[in-house]
Formats: sequence, structure tokens, C-alpha cells
Amino acid sequence: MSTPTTRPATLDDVARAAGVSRSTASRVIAGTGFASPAARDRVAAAADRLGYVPNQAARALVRGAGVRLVVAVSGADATVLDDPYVDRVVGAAAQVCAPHGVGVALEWLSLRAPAGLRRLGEDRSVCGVVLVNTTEPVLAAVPTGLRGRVASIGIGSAAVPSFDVDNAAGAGAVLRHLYDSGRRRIAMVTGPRWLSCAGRSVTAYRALMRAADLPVRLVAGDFSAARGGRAALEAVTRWPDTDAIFAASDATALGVISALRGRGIGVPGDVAVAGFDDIPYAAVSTPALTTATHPVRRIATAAATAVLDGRRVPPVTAFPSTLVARESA
Amino acid sequence: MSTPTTRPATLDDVARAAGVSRSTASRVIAGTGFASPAARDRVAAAADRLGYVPNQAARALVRGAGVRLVVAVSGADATVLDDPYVDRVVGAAAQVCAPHGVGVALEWLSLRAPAGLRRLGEDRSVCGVVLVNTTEPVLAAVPTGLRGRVASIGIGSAAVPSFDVDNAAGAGAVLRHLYDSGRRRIAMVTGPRWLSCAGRSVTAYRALMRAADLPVRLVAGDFSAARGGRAALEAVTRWPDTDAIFAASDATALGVISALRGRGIGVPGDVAVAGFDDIPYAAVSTPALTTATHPVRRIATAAATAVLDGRRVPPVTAFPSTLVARESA
DNA sequence: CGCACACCTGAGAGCGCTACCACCACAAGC
DNA sequence: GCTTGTGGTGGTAGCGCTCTCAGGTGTGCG
Repeated sequence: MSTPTTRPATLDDVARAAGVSRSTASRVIAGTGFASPAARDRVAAAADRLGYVPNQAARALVRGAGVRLVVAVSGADATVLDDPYVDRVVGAAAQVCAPHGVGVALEWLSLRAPAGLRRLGEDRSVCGVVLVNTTEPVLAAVPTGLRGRVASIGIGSAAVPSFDVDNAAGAGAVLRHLYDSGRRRIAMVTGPRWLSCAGRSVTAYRALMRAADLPVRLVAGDFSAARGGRAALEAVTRWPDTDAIFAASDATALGVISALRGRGIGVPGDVAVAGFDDIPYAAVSTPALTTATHPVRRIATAAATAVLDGRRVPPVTAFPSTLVARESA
Repeated sequence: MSTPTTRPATLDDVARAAGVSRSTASRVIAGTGFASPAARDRVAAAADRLGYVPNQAARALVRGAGVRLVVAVSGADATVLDDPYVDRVVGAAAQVCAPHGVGVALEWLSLRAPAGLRRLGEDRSVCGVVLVNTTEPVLAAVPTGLRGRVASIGIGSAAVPSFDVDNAAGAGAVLRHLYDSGRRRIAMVTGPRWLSCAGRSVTAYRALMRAADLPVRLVAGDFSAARGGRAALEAVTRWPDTDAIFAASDATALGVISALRGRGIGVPGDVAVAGFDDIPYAAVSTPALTTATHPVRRIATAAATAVLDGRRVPPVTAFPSTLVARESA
């Protein structure tokens, strides 16, 4: 028993079966140009009967379109690719791309980057690039060949539309909540220093603290739980009267809570803790985490859609972020 | 200022620049067949100088290879695609595929499935399929055209190699830990009933309970935190003397803890809770979650690699799972 | 009746690449 | 001398599709 494996039908097969030319079949399948209702029906029926599926590779080749959308993540080393945040971006992008016959690839972009980006620009099978964790040097290195086919999640530039949550609004909502519940010695565990978009919530924190004539207490984090825990201990050691900690991410906040607990500090009794992201586990942590929403999926979907469309789309740098008040603050 | 946008170099450009024929250039770039060292050098230099990147679409077309790996997730509806677990699989797959010039697409497979799978088999631009959350009916519907290009994360079949964590070992390790710490009324919150691979840990639970002459107390969950919480309350209501709950996933366990706390039940004081997965947040939950590891990334990497290789690879249905004893049990 | 102007169709070129085959030069063997 | 390699090379046929362009076949109008 060999494998006759009736090879998948091609457009020619469909055309032959429908009794029309390849051109007509193509027009019907692609939905471009004219075709009589009769021809349309016959082709559709034949395609259905033969289980015809267009070959995206061939289509892309002739249209010069590209079959891959690359999610390019900047970072010190390739381990950034294992991040749950990156996974979510890739998942959302893959979902957006699937109906277009486009696949998603995940690549690491060295922080200095230029070479990697240039290669992506030269690669005709790449239909677009979504930048994650971008920095200014990376943005500056975006080749002109990528114009209109690139979007950034985080900071952007004149040539690169960016999509991001309204960091200032989210941070503001959380900090106001902290203030309203009587907290006055509010420390912040930041995101990684080299990441500009993470700086936006820091800026908002600074501004609000100054406006309220409150002390600015910054400790450096990197969005991770482990680092967040260490940063929290650093904060309460340096400023023992700290009564609230605002973490730049929920993972950080969870690490903060865990570390404070280890030190015998009650949350929210002694120190209130709030995060930023509203990850699924925030609702079921102990205590349930107060945070601000960060619609990662929607942002990634918008970015991928923008890249796929190819048209110049307006960036959206302020996806709304709303306070989710729970127990931890 | 128009857009001269010197179009990306093609193999012809490289060949011309190197003073060889397209065939020779192709041989050097693809690394197949003969080529003199001199020619090799000249072509490599020219390719480098021109920033040449092979067009995967063209390559795939002529080789009949496919440019997309599809992660197909079964479930009641398309919302399963938003799951963090799926995101991790897609992220890992995208990382594996990137060097091969292959992109990852994410699709939902209705639980009855056949049509969707047949289409994937007919699609020449699909190089392979990774099944997630597979059920027997879906497995049975895998078309012969997909033979050797499909792998499953979870259950498998004669035609579909499967990759999964050693559910029995993980569950066993957790349950033994519970037993060793004196727990005897151990309830289990299961995964979704329709998912066979989730049944494996249930089977292990049943066997161990029977062997130790302990009562079997099962409540249905679906891996989610919310449902886990409800299931936990159901369990302690039906069996008030329950002193431990084994949840089929960490998300479930977190939901369980949260719900018990809401009911004033102490963890681990009154009821010990253990999960399965060892997600990043397990280490920083309160109390820190006792669980068994589930190397999702490694499993997904193996599955994607198997599909990409195309060769008949031995399935690995028992990725080791080890106990991570923390505070919750 | 003839001409314009729809609408529709098929032939054919070619996207960038690989793979097959024919070819060349040269060395070794009957 | 002729065959038989052997390592290197170029010509060229497509992979499956889209798209332009040159034709058709009708209808409406002067």
C-alpha cells in the first residue's frame, strides 16, 4: 500500500473542474475583478468539492507580499523571549495573522540592534515587524524598507507608529487610590531602566508626588517578581516609614508582597501594595491585588493589525487603563 | 523625493555580482551540491555586501515545503485561544520556527473538528500542525495528508506522536507529599472533563486514593481560577472534613486558595492546597504554592521541532515532573 | 446599421527560487 | 585512442499563483 496521497488541489485543478480558465478561477477565489455569477458558482462549487486551499507561499511570491510577521523583542539577551508578556503578544499576533495566511516568528533583537533590523527589512518573506520593548537606538535603526510595515508596542517615532497603554493614566489612577486611602509615603518599584516606555509611569509617579508635596522614593526593578521582592526590601530598609509600594507590573507587585510577608510586614495593614497590568492571577492572589488594567492582547492585536494593513494608521499610545481596586491597597 | 527604495537583492543580483550563474549562487547559499572554494567565497562576499536574504516564500514554493506551522487548539469555543497556556505554546513554537523561516499561526479547532483539520491538510503553505487540547475525535479526524507533519501536546495516537508531562508522576508526587504531611481527606479539582490528557492525573489520583484506602472526592474544574474557586467551595460543603485539595492546575489552585480564604478557611492550616504546573506566580503567591513542575515550553519546543523535522520522531509522553514543596501544603 | 461602451474571459508572462540535466575540463584506466 | 569517471558549472523548466492585456459577447444609442 503506497501513498497515492492525492496531492492537494491547485488552482488549475479547480479551473479544469469548473470548466473555466485559470485566470477566471483566480479572480473568483481572490475575489478581484469581474466574473459572471454562473462562473462564480461553478468555481466555488469546484473549489469546495476539491477541498481547494490557496497556497499562500505562491500567492505571496507573485504579489511580493510576505508570509511572516516578525515579533522582534529587544533585550539584553535572548531570555527575554521566554517572558509571559512576550508570549501574550505573540499569541495575539498569531491569532490576528492566521486568517491572512500569515505566520508569526519570534526573534530577539540585540539592544544595539541595527544588523538584525536591516536583515528583516531585506527579507521579502517578512510582511512586517512588531517591535516589543523598543529603545530609541532600535527605533533609529529601522530601515526605510520597513516603512509602513512596522509598529511598536511601547515607544514609537515619526516613522514607527506605537501602541501602548496609557501609562500615565494607569499610574495616576493607582496612585490617587493610594493617596485617597490615606497613604503618604509611597515608594515605587520601576521597570527596567533602559526601557523608555516603562519610564512613563515613573514620570507620572514623580509628577504626582511632587504635586502632592510627597517624597519621591524610587527603587529599580525589571518587571520580574524576584527582582521586585528585592527592591521592596531595599525600599523598606532605606525608608522604614514607607506605607505603600506601587509596582510597575503585577509580577513585581506579587514579588513585593511575597518579600514583605517574608519580612513580617503586613499587606495592606503595614504597607499597601498596588501593581499594574491586571494579570489573571491578580484577582486570586492573597491579598487580592489592587492594580490598573493593561490590555496587552488588545494592544498587540492593534499593532499586528496595523502592520498587516500596511496602510499608514494612526498610532494609539493611550489604550485606556482603569483602576481595579481590590484588597492589597 | 520619491521612494527609490533599492528593492531587496535577489539571488540573480548576487549571482551577477559574484560573476557566477544563478545555479551556483543557489548552491552556495543553500549549501547543497558542489561549489569550488573560490566560487563559494565570491558568492558569500556578494551576498553579504548586498545584504541578501533568501525569500522563504519562493523557496517554499519550489520545494513544496510550507511556510506556516499551525497551532490548532481544540475547545468549546474560540476563547480558548486567549489562554496563557496556549500563549506559551505559541511563543515557544514561534521561537523554534524563526530560524527556519517558518511562521506560526494560531487557530481554533471545533471539538468535532474534521473540516478544519482537513483544510489544514490540503493547505500546501502549512508545513505542519501542533495540536493542543486534543480529543480522540479530533485525533481520528487527522487526514493522512498530515502524516508525519503533526504532533500533539497531550494525548496522541498511532499516527500522531504526542508530547506531554508525566501527569501520573506529577500528581503522584504531589499526593504523596500531601499524604506524608498527614492529610487523609484529599479532594481533587479536575481539569475539563472532555480533555483526555487532564484525565490522566485524575486516574493517578483515583489509583493512589484506592491504594491508600482513602476516599475519592472529585469535583469538576476547567483549569481556570474562577471555576477552581467554585469547585473548592463545593468540595468543602459536600465533605466538610476535607483537609487537602489537589488542583489540576496552578491557576485552579490559586482560585481554590482565594475562595477558601473568602470562606474563612486557612491554608494550609485548615486545608492544604497543591497545584500542578509551577507557573512563575506560584513562587510568590500567599501562601507560596506547593506544586509539581510542568515544562510547557520544553514540551512545546519538542512538539514544534518534531513537526518541523518531519521525520518520524519518537513521542515523549512523560516529560519529568518534580515536586516543588512550598508553603501551601 | 454601426459604433461606443459596458461586462466578461483566456492566454501568457513572470514572481524568486531550486532541482534536474547537460556540459566542460581534466585525470585516470582499458 | 577511447571510454569512464569526477568535480565544477550553467541552462532551463517549472513550483502555484496573480495580473496585465488582448480579445470576445452582449446591450444601448446616435
